[in-house]
Amino acid sequence: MTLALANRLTIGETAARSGVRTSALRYYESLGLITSERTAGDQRRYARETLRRIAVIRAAQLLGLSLREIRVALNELPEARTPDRHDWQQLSQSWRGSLDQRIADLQALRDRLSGCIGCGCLSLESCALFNPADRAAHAGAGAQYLFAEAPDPDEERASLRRR
Amino acid sequence: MTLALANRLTIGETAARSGVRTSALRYYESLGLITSERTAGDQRRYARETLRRIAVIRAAQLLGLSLREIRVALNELPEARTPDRHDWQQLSQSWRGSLDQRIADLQALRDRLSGCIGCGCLSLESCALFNPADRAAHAGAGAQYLFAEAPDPDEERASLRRR
DNA sequence: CTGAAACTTCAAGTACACTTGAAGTCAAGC
DNA sequence: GCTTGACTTCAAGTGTACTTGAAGTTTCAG
Repeated sequence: MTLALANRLTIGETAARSGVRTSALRYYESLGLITSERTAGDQRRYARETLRRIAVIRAAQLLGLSLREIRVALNELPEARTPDRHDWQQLSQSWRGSLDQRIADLQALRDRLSGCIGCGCLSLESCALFNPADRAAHAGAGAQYLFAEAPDPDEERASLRRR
Repeated sequence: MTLALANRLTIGETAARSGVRTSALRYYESLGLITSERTAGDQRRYARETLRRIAVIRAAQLLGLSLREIRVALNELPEARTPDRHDWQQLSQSWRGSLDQRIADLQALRDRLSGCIGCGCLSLESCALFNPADRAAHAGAGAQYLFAEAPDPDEERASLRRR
């Protein structure tokens, strides 16, 4: 594996260094998440900086963001110039919020789970998990009524979920 | 919406009370995640207990488990009898572990992100994120080299990812 | 008993994030 | 200058988790 023009990486080199397969890199490029220059023979050459961009993409995926959402976020980076430290900081700071939120959600779920372990909620309505207010979980319907029966004896129309 | 035989819920009632669409309930049933009895006219009737089961399924999805994994976990519940409190406790306890793990992973990611905000790692190798040991992230390739360049000047074969 | 809402099955469609394969072109070490 | 590995495009396939639609049946309030 030879280095192409200094600071220009082939797709194979980029894949090896980022841990992302070439097919995925082409896919990301087709979605506009990354860009490349082309050689005379139409082969891709990535700037070294693209490695950072790919790392950010993978990190954001770990946060649960879709590629579409990630693209939107990346598009807020200045297009005219190479993003500098401040730009990346803004990006990571904005994701920090949703990360905190997800952590809080999971901790709440964990606490409900833990609470349930001792509460005998199998058949009673005193269980903390019985709380209908919990239904505003972040992803779709979420874990409403975890380990509990339905909240309202009857007529319960369950607002239509929306993804 | 009328109640069928006491303690037997129609698919519509079950959907309303669980917040899961009827199509999803049929899908879950096709995968063996839930079961139903049938009326003379071949309509499904779910036991009330199924509501708990559905809640557990949604909670487990929130934990990031696939339906396949959830089915495996649910299959460890006793089939002969209605699962009792102890059974559910075991299940929730086993998931508690992976929940803790996920929270820890996300917190680590958040901390790396936070650390990066102030470190100027855009071009240097002193950044905490530069640590190749980070590569053992939990989902696939993960956020290796977050905000950092590649670790080894050359030859870096990046073990093939496996989902 | 009737009519409308709720149910049935089955096939196909959707969205996401990629991967695979075919058929052909490019780059570079010898 | 040739051969081989890396690259190119494009279409189709994969797996997960459902949803949608068509065509027909059941249930139950009135």
